[in-house]
Amino acid sequence: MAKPKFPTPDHDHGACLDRSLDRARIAYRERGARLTDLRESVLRELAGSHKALGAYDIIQQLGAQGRHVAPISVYRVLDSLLDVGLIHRIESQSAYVACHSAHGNARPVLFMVCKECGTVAESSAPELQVTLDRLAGDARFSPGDTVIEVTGLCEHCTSHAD
Amino acid sequence: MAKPKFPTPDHDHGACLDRSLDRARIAYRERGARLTDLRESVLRELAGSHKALGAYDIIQQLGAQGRHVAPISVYRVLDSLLDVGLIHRIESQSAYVACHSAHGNARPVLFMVCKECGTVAESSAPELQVTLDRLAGDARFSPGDTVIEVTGLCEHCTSHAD
DNA sequence: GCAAATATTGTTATAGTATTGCGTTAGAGC
DNA sequence: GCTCTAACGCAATACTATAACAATATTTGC
Repeated sequence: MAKPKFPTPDHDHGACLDRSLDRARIAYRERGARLTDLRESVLRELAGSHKALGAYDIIQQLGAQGRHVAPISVYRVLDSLLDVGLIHRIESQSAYVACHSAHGNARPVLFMVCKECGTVAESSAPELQVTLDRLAGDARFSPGDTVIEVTGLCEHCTSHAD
Repeated sequence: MAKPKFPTPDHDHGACLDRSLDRARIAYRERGARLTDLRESVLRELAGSHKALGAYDIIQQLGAQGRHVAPISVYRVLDSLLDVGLIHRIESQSAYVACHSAHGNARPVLFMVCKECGTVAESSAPELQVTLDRLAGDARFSPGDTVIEVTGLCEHCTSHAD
């Protein structure tokens, strides 16, 4: 498990994007599905940054590129990308972010969301699972999906001292 | 910190409701505000159960009682109740739940949400904070609010074996 | 190559969640 | 009572997400 990290200002998003698309091609092929134009376009919007974007942000950006897409189409693509594990949904923001961190099945996953710039850092945190399991056990609860999201300020936005 | 617990089927919701209203009266008085009719009505809907309700669920239930309230009014009341700490928002459900567990400022708070019956068990889990702080430190992230929500099945719904 | 089956996207409409702006009512303090 | 402010009413609208059905494109078996 790598340490969580916010991208530096001089970070090469292009490299992230390429890695993300490579993973996407492989992942879709593995499951006998296709990385279609639309899926790739949506993924590009997300993987080209480390920010969480709303579905309608994506629609708008695609529209700005001359590609008009209906909400339902984008949501279908987002569902597909979520299924494949290429993106995550940030519940507290009703937004979506590319998964840059090749955590296999390691769970739970923690998201740190900068409320200033929208950048998201991701980290698997298996050591949290022990406590979560104990608390679930105490409550005789059968746990399924876990959401862990922390909002705050990333190092760059902290130093800008708003 | 008490162990998290799902209410038993024979649980006395009336007692919970009374405690909740008592706390509400005190809390509002302390901050020089009022527990108005509307606020009390909304809180009753939430505190009368341990389920997460959507804003429009509440509107509908109040409507069924002959009290027609506009969405904005309910949202304002929900915001107020959130401010005072009498209810919580469950991000992953876009829903609201009464706070029955008088955790003072102990954080973070963990919610276990039964996806079958909607019941929510709440638990403060300070031991998670250590790990969260370490991860935030690794990322040079200044943490603010933390959301921890686990969906799954409560013991009653597990035994019903859907 | 062609037909059938499946996957993907398009189109239109609508459901569900939340907020803005402005005017009115109603307690609290004087 | 008068004034100040908290709280609410009302209408409109923004934002997030899905339903139902048609059309298109890709794969598979032949």
